Amino acid sequence: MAQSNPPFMSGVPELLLLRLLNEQEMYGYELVRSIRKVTDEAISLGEGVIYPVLHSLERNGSLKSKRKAVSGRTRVYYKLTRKGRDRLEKLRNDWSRIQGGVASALESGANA
Amino acid sequence: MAQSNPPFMSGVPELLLLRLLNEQEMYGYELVRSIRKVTDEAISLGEGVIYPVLHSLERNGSLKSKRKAVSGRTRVYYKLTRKGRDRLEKLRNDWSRIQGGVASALESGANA
DNA sequence: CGACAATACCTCGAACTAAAAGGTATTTCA
DNA sequence: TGAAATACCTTTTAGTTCGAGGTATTGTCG
Repeated sequence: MAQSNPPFMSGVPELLLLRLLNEQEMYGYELVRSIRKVTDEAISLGEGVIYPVLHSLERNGSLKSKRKAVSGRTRVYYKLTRKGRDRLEKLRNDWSRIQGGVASALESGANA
Repeated sequence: MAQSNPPFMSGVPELLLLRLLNEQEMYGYELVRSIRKVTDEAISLGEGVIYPVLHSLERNGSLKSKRKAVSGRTRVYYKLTRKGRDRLEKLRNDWSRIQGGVASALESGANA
């Protein structure tokens, strides 16, 4: 019945989002620019990635949102829930694990 | 016309394979176990991942294969071509870039 | 004032990866 | 003899991410 686990490398956008929102509440458009900035331009996620992840995170209870009107424009601010903090912790560990695995694979042996 | 770049986090299986085959030629079944080992069990890729990647790598000229019969069983040994070494270098850089980006995102700010 | 860039939200479709499960055949070993 | 290990492979499914588009408002510059 071929039920698949999520690809082992995935969840980095989610991790970054949660990481930033754990520090302070932000809105989608802001997060797009923020991610580029805090990753030193190494990672650039478009709105087509950010918004869907934000919505799915809210649906599963990791985020709570609050609309705010700022000078005519509507912003949707997100903040972490308890569940979101747990999720962040889990993703952080997953990442550190695979990061370590790759590092160890790349370092081992003689690097000619 | 929505032509997508590969997902920015992908290519790790490929990276690991190339890394190992750069050190010495190996066959598919061997690589499955080897990856588990050199990543300290952090990453475990099944045959359903390994073989297709191997084939696609060979198709695009990054690998060359050679069948060898060992005590009745047929093994297909792979080794890197010049193009494969270039590809390895590229993937290594990509990885280091995004790895650094994530690290910098996770470290920044006050970790309460 | 008129136009264009920037802000801010959103969704849909395509592309791609990787996962799992299954399939074949041989050999080793209890 | 019969199960487990070796060794190859493919197909189906699931999941993520990507790009491109679409709406509406505000700010800016000529």
